[in-house]
Amino acid sequence: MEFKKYNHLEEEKKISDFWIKKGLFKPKKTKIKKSFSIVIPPPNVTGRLHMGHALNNSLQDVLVRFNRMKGFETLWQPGTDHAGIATQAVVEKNLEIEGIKKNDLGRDKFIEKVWEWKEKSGGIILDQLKKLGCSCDWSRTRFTMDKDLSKAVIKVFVDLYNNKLIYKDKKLVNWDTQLQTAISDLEVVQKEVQSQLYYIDYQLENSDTKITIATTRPETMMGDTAVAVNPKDDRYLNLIGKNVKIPVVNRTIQIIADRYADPQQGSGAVKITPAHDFNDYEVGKRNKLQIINIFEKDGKINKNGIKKYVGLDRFEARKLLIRQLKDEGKLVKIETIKNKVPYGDRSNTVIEPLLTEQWFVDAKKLSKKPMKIVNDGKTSFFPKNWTKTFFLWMKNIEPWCISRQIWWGHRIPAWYDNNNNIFVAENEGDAFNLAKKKNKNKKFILKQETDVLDTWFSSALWPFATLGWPRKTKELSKFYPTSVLVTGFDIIFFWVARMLMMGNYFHKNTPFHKVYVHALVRDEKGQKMSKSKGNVIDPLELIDQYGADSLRFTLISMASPGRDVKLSKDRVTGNRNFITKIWSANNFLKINNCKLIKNINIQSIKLPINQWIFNEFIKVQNLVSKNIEIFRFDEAAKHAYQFTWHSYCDWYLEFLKPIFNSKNKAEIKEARAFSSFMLANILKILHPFIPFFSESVWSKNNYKTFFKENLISSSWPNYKNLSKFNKNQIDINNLIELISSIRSTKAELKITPKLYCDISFSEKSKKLHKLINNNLNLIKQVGRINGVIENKIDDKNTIDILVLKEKISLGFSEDVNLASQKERILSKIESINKQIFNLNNKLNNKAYVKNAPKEIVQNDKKLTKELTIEEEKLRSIVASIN
RNA sequence: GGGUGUGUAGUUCAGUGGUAGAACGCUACGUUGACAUCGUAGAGGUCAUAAGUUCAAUUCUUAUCACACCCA
Repeated sequence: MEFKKYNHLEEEKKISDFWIKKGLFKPKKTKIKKSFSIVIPPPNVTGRLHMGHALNNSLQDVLVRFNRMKGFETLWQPGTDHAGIATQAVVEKNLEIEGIKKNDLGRDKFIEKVWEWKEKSGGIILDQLKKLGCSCDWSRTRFTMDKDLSKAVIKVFVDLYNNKLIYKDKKLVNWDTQLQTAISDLEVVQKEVQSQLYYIDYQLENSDTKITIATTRPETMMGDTAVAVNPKDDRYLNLIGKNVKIPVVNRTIQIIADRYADPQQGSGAVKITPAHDFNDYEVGKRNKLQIINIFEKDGKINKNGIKKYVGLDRFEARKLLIRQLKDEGKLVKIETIKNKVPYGDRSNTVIEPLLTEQWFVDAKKLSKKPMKIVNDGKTSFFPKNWTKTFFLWMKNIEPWCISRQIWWGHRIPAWYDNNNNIFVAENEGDAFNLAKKKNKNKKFILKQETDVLDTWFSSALWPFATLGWPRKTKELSKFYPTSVLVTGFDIIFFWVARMLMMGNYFHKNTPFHKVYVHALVRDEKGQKMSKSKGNVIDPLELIDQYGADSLRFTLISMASPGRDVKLSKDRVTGNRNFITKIWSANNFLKINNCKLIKNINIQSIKLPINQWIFNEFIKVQNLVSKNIEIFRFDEAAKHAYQFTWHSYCDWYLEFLKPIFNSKNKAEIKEARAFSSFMLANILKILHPFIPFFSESVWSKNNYKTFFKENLISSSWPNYKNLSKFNKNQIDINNLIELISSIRSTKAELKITPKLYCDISFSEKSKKLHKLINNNLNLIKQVGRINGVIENKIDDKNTIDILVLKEKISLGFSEDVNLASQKERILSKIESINKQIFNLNNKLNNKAYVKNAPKEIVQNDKKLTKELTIEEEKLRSIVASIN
């Protein structure tokens, strides 16, 4: 019979539509009345599915599907975030193509355009997640700019402000000159680059003495307000308090003593530019220095700079300044060094520290409770070493700059009156009332703050804002705190820590009990995937080519804790083959008329092979459950794979063939029903990993009529081991060993597997004798044996083999070269000898016998005995060859 | 500079205080009515290096080396 191939493209689409149409991803009230919930790490609306998403969401889907089948009322809350800077950039770019400029449109019109874009293209990544098989409750999809969520954001802002946890301050912040907005320190990446270190002479006033300072940023000389030396540096003690002239700039500044100057670095003297360096800013504060800002917001020199440089870009100014220093003989030397330069993670331009007024969250205060929560184990990290990383950051946390000078985002709910008094309120009306009080009877005009909030500010509220907070919703009481958060380590600070801050501030409960941190997906050589390297593997391409199930299974089975996933197409191919294997096993069942029948009674199963597969299945069912529960997705997938392919397909189905070929109707009936029953259970344990395929086969086989449910809603298998099956379980294992031995003997003797042989008994082998006679038909077919001859025939074509430590003989009808076997046995003897030797050494060691646990010593003694007998028997076999 | 992680078969990775495992790859044989996207059999490892703890170390401790990442 010819079978159709499994068509993943067709089936995945069909199954996906079916699940969604039937609402099977929605939480369903269950008997056990417990719930399980996960909030998705919201992807950017501008995002497109990459491997990181694929891994992250495959793992979440495993947990969600597993727990749903376990009977928990399960919610996987989906959604996207508005990605302020990225989205604004995309829309701006699109408008530019049409020849429209953002500023010409104005704020409100521009925001309208962004919404238009969002409605059109903002859902792409969610559709891609559907393709991956994610069983989120899509009817609950949220967006960080939704009305509900915006309300939550405003409320949080106002509450924190009123409790002095949000404040406005003039501070040095990380300024992106291209995007023209402040960014938080987390959004700055320090890049190691080659730089020039310029040594420049500063001339002392009224003296011939010069002091040489070194800098990588000579243009900031225009903002210098001091030169610092270390108070312990003997070289400069007499210069402290003296004045120097900044070359070219020709402004006079003082030499001060400050511990920041490192005598070991360069000349030991350092120029201080408080407006343009975080360290210098601190020095400036300590020494009450003047602060001179020389940059415009776009990084061009402002009127505080040298006249002829005003309006020039900072890097252009640097070039010209160096030329001038050289001309004036002030440039001592130039060194090429490696140093770290701050870049904006969005714009990839050099970040400037700039003195501006911004809004800050007092992260230090908010960090206290999360640290306690994690310390007490109310939220715990897996793998647990991430706890350390978490604490390291939390302990050294800095104020979080939350204001952004862009348009797309949550506009800060603060209003200013004519005198710049600040009124923070949930709406303009409230702000007006506050202002009225403050201004008594005077007239005033209110203007709203133009800044918007950092996108992560709203993401920090995700676990409760998506469930309806600040309203008291059913969902909130049922699904908050969420069960587990699945995320990559790269956003522990950005997101996880901040959710813990907000969650623990606004609720009695922490936002999630567990945080599972997974690794990065890299290419097969372990390189980070990046567009510039051209080594990006597109998950959607793989899904098209191999199916979502193959991709998922690959990612999941490679997700070992603490290790990056090195993805290669070969892996995906291998797992696609696994799916094909199950497909063809299913075809085998069809050929043999295997169907599920009602009233299957496991207790009354009689066939040893059925008893065997049942007890083997229980082992796997438990292993898969346990490993998913402890986040060992790799191990869970491995056990499921191993069992399905090697236990079920390789041995079980092979052992069924003699039964199907027989005329024993009762046995055939049982085999048909039970093989289907086992396949259904295999589909169950594989469902979290390969949901489409498993559901597809489930439906094609009409398993719903037996289990009363679609696979996705069926119950996770929880069978108990039947000890009355144990005897047959051992027997089957022994048969497997016997058949394997016969096969390998044939292979080693270079006998074609086609050739059947006879079994005879060369010693009193009780165990084997019984086993063989009881399963003669099976051994004949699976082991390719003619039959059993009770007494050993002495023949030059008869060879003895050792199975289960007993000797039997295989007799062939053709001439075979037994000599080839002799060498093999001899080498086997040698290795046994070595083992015996080592064991004897151990057992002769009195300290060992005294100190080692009794069982270990006993076991060694037993092993020695067994090995000795085995060796003897092997020697007798060797002796008989010739 | 500080921190974290990793180093086990050709490759990617599990694992364990007492006989070292899988997948893929490789080799040989094989189309026997589920499956060549396959089957059967097989080869392949001083568990990075060194010292220590221990009756016993691939596993625990320390140091070293290599690689990766994070923070400054």
